[in-house]
Amino acid sequence: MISIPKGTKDILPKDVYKWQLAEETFRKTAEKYGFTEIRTPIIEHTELFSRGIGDTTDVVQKEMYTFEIAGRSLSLKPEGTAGVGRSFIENKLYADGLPAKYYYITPCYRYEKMQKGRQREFHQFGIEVFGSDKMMADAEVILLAYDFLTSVGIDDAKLHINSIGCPKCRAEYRKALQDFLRPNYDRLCDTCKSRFERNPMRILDCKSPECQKIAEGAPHMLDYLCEDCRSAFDELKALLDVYGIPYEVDPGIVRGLDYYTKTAFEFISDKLGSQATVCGGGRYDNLIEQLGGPATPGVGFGLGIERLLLILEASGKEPKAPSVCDVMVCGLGESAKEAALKLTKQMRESGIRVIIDVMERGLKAQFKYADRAGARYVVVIGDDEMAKGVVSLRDMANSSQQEVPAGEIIDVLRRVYG
RNA sequence: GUGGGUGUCGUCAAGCGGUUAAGACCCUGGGUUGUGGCUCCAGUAUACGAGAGUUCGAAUCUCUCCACCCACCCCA
Repeated sequence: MISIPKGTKDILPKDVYKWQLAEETFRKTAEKYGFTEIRTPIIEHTELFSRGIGDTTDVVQKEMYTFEIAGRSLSLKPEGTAGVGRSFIENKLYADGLPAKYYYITPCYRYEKMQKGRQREFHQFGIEVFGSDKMMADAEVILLAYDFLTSVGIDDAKLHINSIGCPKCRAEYRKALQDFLRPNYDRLCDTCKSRFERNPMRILDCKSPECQKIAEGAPHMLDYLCEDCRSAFDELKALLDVYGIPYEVDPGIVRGLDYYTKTAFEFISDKLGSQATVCGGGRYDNLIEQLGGPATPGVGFGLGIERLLLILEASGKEPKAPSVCDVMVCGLGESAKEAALKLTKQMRESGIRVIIDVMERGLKAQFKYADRAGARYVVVIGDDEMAKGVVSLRDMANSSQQEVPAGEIIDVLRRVYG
């Protein structure tokens, strides 16, 4: 037997309606805010990600699906923003007027070890706004995420926000933090030692008691923000208050992708095990320039669809499955078969969802089939009906049955479904 | 890459050295040679993750491997 590759999942018919519903809600929400969809390839030149995301990041260093073909190095997208940024530049979308507001739905690929809420192929809803360096844009992006989560039934995801500064103040903070930690460098755990150069901010939320102790009283990013970043963060908080979105300032939010600046935010759920973030985003004022485009600020988020569905399931908020049909036609006997087939075709032409038993089973089995499929009505055509020129119409919900002249059945049903 | 856990029919799940390897659900058929959901009856299995070993005898003990899950790391 050939099995599915590790870290991927089939989305089975019994679950697919949840995806469709989530997608529909996301599209509607994004369009409410004036966003339009953009679709970019799953494969991009590897260089796009190493330059955009940063070649020191874990994602780029060890998690990308990279392959060589015809002498070019290509990679499966590990996240959505870089591709959209590339397209923005390549198609000169900035010439269409700013801000540019896009949404997308895409699979992403990261070669990671599986665990709850983490797969190698996963799916994201995403939003990007290019062109505005104002906090109104950040607030709108966060509002959209909040709106969407609420619409889909998630009301207990907590918004955490932070500012990770701009390259200027971040460098200064980094230095201050390293200076603070350096005397105790030898006592840090091994992972923190490796973080020391690469991402010292991570040391602050290390779980090792020893590291926590060392980190006590460490300087705070928020205290090192430059004037510009400081006032921007204050403004963002004020705007969130205007929108009435509750949030918590969480200095522990750090971004693993290099392109982030200033605003960093996450929606966190306690229903996801250790992968608590369902939606993560922030501002990336240097990405477009770094990719070779005109200096253009940006802000956006990625929202994990699998995680979203996990939360819905864990909180009993899953939408219920829709029925797969409205009506089932049962033909009994050879003489009625043709009439049943014709009627089925006509009903479908009227826009009614109708099934007919293509296994030619007995009547009892056909009713079972109708019941399972969620058909509200069953239309029976047999010898009795043929002789009388009628069909039997059974309402499965209340077990009532009546005879309807054969010529009128379409109209009767169309009144309900057409 | 480093830990921990789990593997018995399509699914859930008993069994813990000797059983025809329970049971339930699902599925199929029947009780009404033309009527579902409830009920009753019947039917269906090359199911003990794989391979070695111990033993008169292994789903049950040992070893190795594999798969899946969870945690670290990182992130959606």
